[in-house]
Amino acid sequence: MDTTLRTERPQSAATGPIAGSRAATLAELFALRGTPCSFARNKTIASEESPIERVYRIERGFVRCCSYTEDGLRQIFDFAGPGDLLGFPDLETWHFTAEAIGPVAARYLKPDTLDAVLIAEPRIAKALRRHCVQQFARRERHLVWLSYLQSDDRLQAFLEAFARLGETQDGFVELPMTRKDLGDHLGMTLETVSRCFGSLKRCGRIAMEGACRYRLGAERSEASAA
Amino acid sequence: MDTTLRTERPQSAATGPIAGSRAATLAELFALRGTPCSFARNKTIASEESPIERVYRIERGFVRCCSYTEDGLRQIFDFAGPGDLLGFPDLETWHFTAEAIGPVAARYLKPDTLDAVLIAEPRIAKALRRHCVQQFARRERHLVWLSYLQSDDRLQAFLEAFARLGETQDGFVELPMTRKDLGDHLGMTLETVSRCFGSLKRCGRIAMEGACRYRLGAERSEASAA
DNA sequence: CGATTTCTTGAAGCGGTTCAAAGTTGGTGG
DNA sequence: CCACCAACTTTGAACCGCTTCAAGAAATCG
Repeated sequence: MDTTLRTERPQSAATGPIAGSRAATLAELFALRGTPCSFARNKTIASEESPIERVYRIERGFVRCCSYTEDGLRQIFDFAGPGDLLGFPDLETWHFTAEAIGPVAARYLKPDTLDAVLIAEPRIAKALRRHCVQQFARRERHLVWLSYLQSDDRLQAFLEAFARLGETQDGFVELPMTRKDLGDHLGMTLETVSRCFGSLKRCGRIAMEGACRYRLGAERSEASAA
Repeated sequence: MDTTLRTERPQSAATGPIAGSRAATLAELFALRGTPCSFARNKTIASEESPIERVYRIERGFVRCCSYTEDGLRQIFDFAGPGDLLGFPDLETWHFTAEAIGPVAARYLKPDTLDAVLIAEPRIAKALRRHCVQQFARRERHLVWLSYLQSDDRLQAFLEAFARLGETQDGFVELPMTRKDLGDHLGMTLETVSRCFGSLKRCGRIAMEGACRYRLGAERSEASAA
């Protein structure tokens, strides 16, 4: 029900269980045995239907998890960020396409490696099951948004959920994705997304700084214009 | 990507691996060690947010997996049928409500029991992970329906998917749920669902027998009325 | 600096909702 | 067996929110 499906963020390096060669959490496992890699803006990290040869954990940047219909429409299921996992060791093929929104840094493991760890280390196996089912719950929340919220509230629900993982020091959150991306995520056109930003601003439900930085709640710095 | 997330249906009882006390599949495990139980029409099997004390496998009947918003609206995520699992051993609480649409027969295991099996029997652990991730893919398919299909096609997509698990000898499929249930699943009102049945019938995309039995494709028995 | 991409805003049209009423089905009891 | 009732389904007409198409503004990049 909550959005904290990211595995723990701050992982204070070499102290603690990492000292031994046996990792106890997914974060440790990738830090210890993962191979670093990176992707440029708009590069495809994995394609729907292609075999899963690597399971990634994102370290920096954001990724679009999406699917294309035969007529070229795109449904974005999720924006994955630092700490998120991409791919499951038990599936043969990717069930979505993953694309780097901006520059992305990640680490990966081979499914075979992960498989072996899952048998040897029940805590990791459990963590992976929980990760999977939490992603699952996230999709269900998304379904509720699409069914029962109108565009304004849909955008606000997204902004509230996203704020929990992108916040900066001054309370503003940076959006890495375009209006089109948001539209493809929220089931509306980019024009409607833009209009919704306008109306949320006008109602004082958010404050904006340029097109890509927002803060929740009524504006505090600027005069509350009617 | 496909809809066969049901675990294998025909489970020819006591022959094969069942003879030993060690089950190799989820179906066997529930057959061997599950406790039978049943629910009357419209009874709640599990409530959102309540602790998961049993993990069910449905044997007969259909179940609504849904969530209620604070203003009483209902989103049905899935209609679970024979062979489907309800609940995950690794979560503390149900992330949806499960209600019997008609009479339901099931078997259940305690999460602790299942947990122990998962450690002892990697094949079952893998099967459970696959089950979870397949349900997951199902939610994603559902998201695509809601975002990009209009009502007619949305209903047809559902009817096609549902046909794979409810078929009867004469090619007709029986719908256990009401128009309201369908509407709450497909993100439309019950009136729109009814109108869509009408238009699919008129276009010859389905044939109906009463309000609750349908067959895909153009009608063969009746004259193809313009 | 111009060129390209992204974002914003406007006006017309359509699909689905809402509200209302009539038709259908199945179950219960006289 | 039929009358009645409740629940469900179908159909109609007016209305509203979002899309579509179009043009202009702002930001980004070589």
